[in-house]
Parts: sequence; C-alpha cells; structure tokens
Amino acid sequence: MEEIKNEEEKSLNFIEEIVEEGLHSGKHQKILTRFPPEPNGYLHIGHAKSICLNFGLAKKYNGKTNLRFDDTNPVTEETEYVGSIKEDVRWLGFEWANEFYASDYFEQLYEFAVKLIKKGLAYVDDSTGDEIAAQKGAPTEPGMRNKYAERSIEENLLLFADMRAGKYADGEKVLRAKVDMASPNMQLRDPIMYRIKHAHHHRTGDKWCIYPMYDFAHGQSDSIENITHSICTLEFVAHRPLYNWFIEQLEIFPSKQYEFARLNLTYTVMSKRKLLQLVNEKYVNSWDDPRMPTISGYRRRGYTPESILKFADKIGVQKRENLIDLSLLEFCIREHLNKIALRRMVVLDPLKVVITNYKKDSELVRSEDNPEDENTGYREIPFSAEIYIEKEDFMENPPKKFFRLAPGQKVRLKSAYIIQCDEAVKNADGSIAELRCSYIPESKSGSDTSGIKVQGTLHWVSVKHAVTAELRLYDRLFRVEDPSNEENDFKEYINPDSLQVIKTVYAEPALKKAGFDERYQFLRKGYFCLDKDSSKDKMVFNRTVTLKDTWAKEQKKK
RNA sequence: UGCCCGAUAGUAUAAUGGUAGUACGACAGAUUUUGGUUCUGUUUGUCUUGGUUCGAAUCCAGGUCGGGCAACCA
Repeated sequence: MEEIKNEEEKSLNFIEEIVEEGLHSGKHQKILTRFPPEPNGYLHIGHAKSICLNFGLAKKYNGKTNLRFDDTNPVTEETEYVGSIKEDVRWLGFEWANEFYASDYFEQLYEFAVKLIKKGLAYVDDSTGDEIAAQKGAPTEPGMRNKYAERSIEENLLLFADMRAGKYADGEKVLRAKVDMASPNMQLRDPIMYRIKHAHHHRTGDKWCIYPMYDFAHGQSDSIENITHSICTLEFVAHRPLYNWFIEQLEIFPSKQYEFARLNLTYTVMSKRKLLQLVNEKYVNSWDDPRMPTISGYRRRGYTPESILKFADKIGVQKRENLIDLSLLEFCIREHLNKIALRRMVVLDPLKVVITNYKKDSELVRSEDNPEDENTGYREIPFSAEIYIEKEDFMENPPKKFFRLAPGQKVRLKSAYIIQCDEAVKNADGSIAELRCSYIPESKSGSDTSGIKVQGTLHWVSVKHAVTAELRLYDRLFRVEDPSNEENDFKEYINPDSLQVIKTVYAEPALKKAGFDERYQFLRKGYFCLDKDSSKDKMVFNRTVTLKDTWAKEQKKK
C-alpha cells in the first residue's frame, strides 16, 4: 500500500508525460518503444540508462519494446557485439518483444528510396566527399546545389539501380535527398541517403554494396515496426526535422522522436570510441575489465542489475547536460549489497597474534551470515591460539580515538573473545614480528559475563585454519572528474593505481565454498565477488566497492 | 557570429502561476560485537535584467553562460 502510494506520488519525467498524453488523448492504444544499439562495441552504463527508459516505459504503460540492431555500417559492426548486447539487456532483466535488425529492412528501404526518386525528392550525386562538404556551405552561409541535382527521374532510377548492381566503386556516387540547401539546419542540406561500400555485412553478407545512412534507416525502421516513441539522445535533436520529413514524404507510419540527455559519470569516459581505445591500447584488459563503465564490466565487478536499475531511476531523465557523481552509483550498489551479501572474515595484510593464555587446540565460534537478514542464518568459524589480524589494526603509539589494538589496549575479536595486547615482539629491524595477547575467557560472544566494554571490534582468521585467495582491488579509472573535458588527451588522466592485486590473503574456511552467484562482504573491507579467473586451486575475488570508511576519511584529512 | 537545445544547493532531480522539496555528498550527534548498517540534525539553490500578475523557478522579452549541428559514423 505504501509503495503504491509512493508510485503514484512520484512525479513523471517529461517523456512519461508525453506518453500519458498520447494514451489519454487516444492517439495511442499501446505504446511501442525500441532499443536500437549499433553492434560496434559493448554496452556501457549510459546505454543502461536508455535501456531502462525504453523498456521501463513499455513496462510501466503496458506496452512493448523491440531490440533493434542498427547495423547499417558493415565496416564497424560485428556479430560478437550482437551477442554481448543481448546478454547485457537480459542481465538487466529486460525481455524484448522482437529482435530486429535494420538490415532486415534493406530491401524495403531500397524501395523507399526509389519512391523518393520517383517523387523527384532524391538524386544520384557523383561529387566527391570534399565537394559535397564544400557545397553544403557553413552554418552561417547557405549551401549550393550542384548540376547532378538536375538529373531526370529516369536517369536517377537507372543510376541508383546501377549503384545497387555494383557498377561503381566505393565513394563514386551517393544518393541524396533533395530537401533544402539553404536550410539553417545543416541536416536538411540534401543529406546523403545511400553510400557505396563493397563490404561484407555481418548478416546480409555480400548481398549489398550500397548501405543506407542512419537518417535513411532509423526513422524508417521505427515506422516499419510501428514504434510510437522513438527515444534517443540529444545530439539527434537537429535530425528530427529530417526524421519527420522522410516519414511524411514516404507517407508511412508516423513514429515520433524524443530526445533526452545522455548519462555522464565522474571519473570515467562514456563513449564507445574512447572505451575501444582503452581496450585496444591495453589500458585495461578487456571490455569486461571491472574498471570499465561497461555493463559487462560492472557485472564482472559485482554490481547487481537491481543496483543499476535503482541508479537509473534515481538519476532521472532530462534534457540538460549532466555529470553524475560516482558516489551515487556506489550508494546504490552498497545499499543492495548490504542487504544480500554474506559476511566473511578475510585478512588482507596479516599480522600474527599469539594468544598466550589460550590452552585449547581450537574451538568453533558462531557468526551471523548477514545481520541485515536473519533468514541467512549462521556459520561456524574456527578459533585458535594463533590468529591473523590486519597490520593496520595495531599501532605501537596510537593517536587518541584509535579503537584498535595497541600495547595494553583491549579489543573484541568479532564473534569470539576480547583480547588484550601484552607485548609487541619485534624483528631485528624494529618492525613488528607478532603480538602477544591474552584473552578474557568469560568474554565469549553470546555469553559474555566479563562486563568489559571495548570500543573496537576486529576481524581475524585462525592461522592454521585459514584458506587463501587472490584479491583484486579496483579504484576509479581516471584521476580527474571529467577526463573528456580536460585540456589534454583523456588517456593522460588515467589513474595508475586503478588496480591493486593482492596475491595472497587469508580467509576463514567458509569462504572455500564461494560461488559465482554469491556476493560477499569481507568484514570491514568491502564487498567482493568471485572472478571468472578463479580455478579449482585458486580463488580470485574482485572488490566491487569498499565499505564507507569514516575512520580512513578522517585520517586522510590530517 | 546562422539555427537548435538547455540553465533550481557541491552533484542530480521535483515543484506544471500559490509555503522551493527529495536523494547523493559534506558536516555534527545517537545507536552499534563491522569506525559498516540504522536513526536524528545541520549546511548550501531558482543564471541575469526587465515585463505580465494580487502572486513568477514556472508566462513574455533582452542578455549571459553551457551544449549541439557543416562524417559517404550512429
């Protein structure tokens, strides 16, 4: 009830308003959207925003969404990308009504072009690319039409057929729409509809040697599918008049285009071109490198679909340029992981502690798998006289408010006993070799009768029971908030410490049963998930995100 | 200096002519066997100048600033 109420009270974004208007006025019975990726790269979190918008809108208003690959440029497109895109959309939890390809419509688009030629609205131009560009004029000056625009309908029909038949080389001729060379909108200055490319297409093979441009494929594809709301990013605003012009001249279903601002995130880049560079030039290991803002990167890093959906919901949809704080994404994943992650104790940088008055060989202590969720139950952890704690959890000369271990100071070992540090044994070079501590037998967790209050609780691992693993700690990929907006090339701002590998960490035995679908919180250290590089003998964990650490933050300030 | 789009706390996002609110961040405190979680509180905002109106973040006009448009890319 509460949730329904919130749903109703939540204000609509501008696209939802448009949708509701169309529904209420009877303009649409049902809405149909589409997600139209070009299969020339992996999807990133910016696409996730678009996916959530397109599929989310359909879901909310009881409509449907098509997945349509915009594959009109065979030179850059590959089947590998088609697979990854489908996997990513499904992973986010969306199912498409139909899987289509712009290339499905090549024959129909060809007929559309012929129709425009017959209406005297398209012509074959023999000019070079430079000539066409020069004739287009400038934003402040009108363009000039050349002699080819005067060709007869019959000649154009013939030449266009010859283009298709492969009688010309790449670049020799193009088909252009005859719109308005003097338009203040450059997109309307007789835009190119078809170009010649003798290239192998990932679906149509060598059937075609002419391929439609975006502007003569996208809107027509929308129309063929009866898309009601064709939602794209802001850079296509100037294309909208052309989008409408083609549809009007062709007299086909009037799909409408609406534009929203693309997502930008701090400390990363969000263009396929730049991401491709990072992969090709080995700044990262792959498209799904956990430092990448790709959907596959976030997946491998341990982000959940829920967290990304939540994020998309929180950032909203608008038309103004934006740069979202990474901290918002991190908030979303921490919020979800806090609820679902199994707690485990793992020591990253070990310091041995000998509990001198502990005479038993070992015993099992009980600890909750997740204090946020009582349904998850408990696990048993072996405790013994020799344990590891983090080096950073001991200081010989601690500052005030250091709630951890120091000579004479007491701490709680999580789910076990309170110990007191009696002595720090040193190496010849003065570094700490190990700690000698004594434990308080009546302070056992759950049956503590000692009455002793301590300020700090440490995670720990029994030395002889410990299992090992490799950890990969990730930090932001770039040192600056907006690398694309800096003076120099964006790659100069890469964070050299974005990946830190710890070859061996020590974990409680329960971690041995780690699974790929499970999420873990390593107590006081962060959220982790098993990486696909793991093998039977070696576990590898990715740090999804750290825990909030107010102590570290305070130390940094000093 | 052509045309188009936009401008609300540090960052996002609401308020649709009638009390400028929410989230994240930051800061302070309480709770806590994770310096986590949770809870409470504080902080900071309508780009500017005019106009319309009883009343303007909202409507109008001028300006300023930011973004986009002159690929045989999408």
